[in-house]
Amino acid sequence: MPTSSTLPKYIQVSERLIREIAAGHLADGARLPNERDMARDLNLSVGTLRKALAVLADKGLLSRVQGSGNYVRQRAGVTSVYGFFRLELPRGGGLPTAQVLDVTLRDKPGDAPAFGTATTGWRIRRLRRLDGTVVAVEEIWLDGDRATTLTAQDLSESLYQYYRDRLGLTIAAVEDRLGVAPVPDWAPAAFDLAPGKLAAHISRVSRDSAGARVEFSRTWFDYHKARYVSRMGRG
Amino acid sequence: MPTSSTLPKYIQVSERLIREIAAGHLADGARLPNERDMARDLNLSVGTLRKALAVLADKGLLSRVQGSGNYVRQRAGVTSVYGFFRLELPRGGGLPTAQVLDVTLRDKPGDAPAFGTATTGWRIRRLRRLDGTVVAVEEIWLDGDRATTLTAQDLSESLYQYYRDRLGLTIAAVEDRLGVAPVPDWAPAAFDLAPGKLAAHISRVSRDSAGARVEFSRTWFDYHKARYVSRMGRG
DNA sequence: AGGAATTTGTGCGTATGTATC
DNA sequence: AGATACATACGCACAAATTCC
Repeated sequence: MPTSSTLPKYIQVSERLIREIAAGHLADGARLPNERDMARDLNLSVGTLRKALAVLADKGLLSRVQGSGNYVRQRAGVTSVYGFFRLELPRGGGLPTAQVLDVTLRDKPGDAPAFGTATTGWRIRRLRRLDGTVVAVEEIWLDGDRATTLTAQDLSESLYQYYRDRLGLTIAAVEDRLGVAPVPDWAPAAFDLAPGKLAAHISRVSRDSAGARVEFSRTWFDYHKARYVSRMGRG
Repeated sequence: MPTSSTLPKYIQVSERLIREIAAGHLADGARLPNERDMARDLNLSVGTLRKALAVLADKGLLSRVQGSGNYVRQRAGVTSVYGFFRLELPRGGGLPTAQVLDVTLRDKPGDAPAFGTATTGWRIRRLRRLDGTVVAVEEIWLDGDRATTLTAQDLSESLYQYYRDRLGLTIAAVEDRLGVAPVPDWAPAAFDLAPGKLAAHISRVSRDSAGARVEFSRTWFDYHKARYVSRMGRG
């Protein structure tokens, strides 16, 4: 069995299971077949299957109960990485959408944290909505040498990025800084906080496994319209 | 080999290694012996040792490099659970201390998130400092039936809680909500933001594996004096 | 109530692949 | 290129928790 240059079996299996859950083939609360049967059907050893199941349990998608079985936990979305911090309405939830306001390649601002090797960077400004109402503006910087051209189309949904983030292959470190900052003057009128007024603020820096490329983002939002929520564990 | 009613070997070993790192016997950057030798010295199989090392790697205390070795990563503290969110000075770091202002058993406020079964709760108000300067005030609620008596002494450092949190045996879920809120009117004068003014705000709800007991906390802090920082990954 | 069957958890040993030195 | 070290994968035996009869 040549397995060279392919992903490990336990990753392949875990990805396959995640897709099945995301597609709704495995409903919330559903109980999986026992590990021995499942391993036989998937043509792999129980140990390898258990490693794959551990990945899902770690993402909070599976509840493993000794003596009972493995149960699907749909819960707070399958978007494991993005779900770590999620903008929500105060009452919880809300359908998130993003509208790109501006995409330009320009010199990096001096007050930004140092990141990457290039002197230029892609600045992306977006309007974030929950259930249609504007709740935040955000600014994202990508290292200039990361892409030669960048369009609003690329940002909507990159399949490559989807798999990359999902597989957790490149995002090696994330650092969030949370505090209060003035609302930026480029915030559109739809954002009803006056520019310069204090608003909640989050900045994120993430590095890939190579250590080189870094992203920098800012988000401002109104506490009474939306909050950031992070969840940990399998509760 | 009777192992009944004891912790699994891989947990025992991981705890032992964590203690050695915390005690400084294993310095930052130090390279561990190879797994085969280490397993022989500790009198266990390589597979079990690997499981223990995986625990440390998951906590960010160990960097495992294929073909090279296992390296200690002291980094951002050994307090895995608490270290998830850490108050820091804008320039980074700062020695954190806490001063208990008030501990009282009282009826739960109506505006608080529902938690626990009791109608009363312990309210703890603390002053947080970094390098001596006040940077935040925080309010913590414990379910009333969690303890019959509670003193400031108990809060300083509970060994039981230390091991419980360290072992990750009970904290099953954590939820953080971040936003902007007014500075509370009980903030002491040392906190130089006027009460009622907006400040950064974080509330945390955590549940144990039983699902019953929940803690609720709030923190206000001045962005220019301190920020919350969270770190993920092994960067 | 209690014991058997079921199912996941732990632990061991071994062989092979792959990255690093 | 060779040696070293971690990663993956398989299989087995027994323990512990749950479920079912």
